[in-house]
Amino acid sequence: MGIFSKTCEYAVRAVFFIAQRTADGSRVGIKEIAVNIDSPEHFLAKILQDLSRRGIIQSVKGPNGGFYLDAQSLARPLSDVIEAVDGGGIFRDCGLGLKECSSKNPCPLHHDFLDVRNRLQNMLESITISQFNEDLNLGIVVLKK
Amino acid sequence: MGIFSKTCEYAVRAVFFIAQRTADGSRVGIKEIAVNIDSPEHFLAKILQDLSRRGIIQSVKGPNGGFYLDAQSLARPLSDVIEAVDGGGIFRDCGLGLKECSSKNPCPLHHDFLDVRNRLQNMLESITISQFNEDLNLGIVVLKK
DNA sequence: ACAATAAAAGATATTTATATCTTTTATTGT
DNA sequence: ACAATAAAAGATATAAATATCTTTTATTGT
Ligand code: FES
Ligand code: FES
Repeated sequence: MGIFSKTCEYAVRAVFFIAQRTADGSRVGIKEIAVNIDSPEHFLAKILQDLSRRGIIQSVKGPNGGFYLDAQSLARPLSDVIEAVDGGGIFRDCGLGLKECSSKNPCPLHHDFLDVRNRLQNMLESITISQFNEDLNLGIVVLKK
Repeated sequence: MGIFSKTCEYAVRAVFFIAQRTADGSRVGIKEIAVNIDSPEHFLAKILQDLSRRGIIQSVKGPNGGFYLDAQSLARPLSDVIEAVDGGGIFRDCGLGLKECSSKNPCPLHHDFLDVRNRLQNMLESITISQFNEDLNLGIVVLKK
């Protein structure tokens, strides 16, 4: 596992893809998403169902249905996706696994970890779901391979 | 899971504890380590066996035996423990799970991730296993609860 | 040599994360 | 109403991480 769970990696890649693909108001199906972000289709379906229930993404069933993002969702910080999938532990938990992280009774790495964690959090809170749409269109950044 | 695997968290806490407890040349047994870092004894035993095989820590069997750290081990950077247990993926892998991380074909988060990752790596490479011995003695930092 | 000690190694169990397949429900166009 | 579509939900399956228990091996002091 990397810094995020595999589930969360798929979620973020999918959300970026949906943002790019539906900026024009259309919808995109699970199959197409899975192919384009290189994820197992049925597993991704579960993940997106969950994100949909939580209101992080939108979906409609039936013909011409699929997943999309409304204006509010497009503007969300990426940290909302991370929190929804992995929980906020990555922003709050002790890096050495102590039951609680605090400056009273800190672990040896507390000070340094706090810095790294805060940087990560600031980064993910300042990135929006839609901000890479153009770079994705231009192929400057990619979501697979 | 946090930024490291549970296995790795136990490993780091154990290594810090062994460093502090054996700075005087003595050894410390698995039971005592497990109690003091609040980890499952037998599981930790496996982890330390592995670290011992890899030369990250030292051990002797029999009466008055136990785990300890030689001068070389005491001076190791903490990153060596992380690499031994979790592999170096945390320092190298794409944050979004792409098969390879590179500035050719970067994922959307590549630039920002690189920064966070490098900070983490620099931090772990500049911390030595023994550098918290005194703070641990003084109770300024802790390895459990 | 012997008994005691403590880690190493082996075998197995449990839990969690990841993945797949099937059935159901909502929506759309005819 | 009906047929087609696509997500939602449910039921399993597989793999990996975490955990426990038992047996073996090396070392020490007597
Ligand atoms: S106590 Fe460990 S990171 Fe804060
Ligand atoms: S390609 Fe994703 S972090 Fe480098």
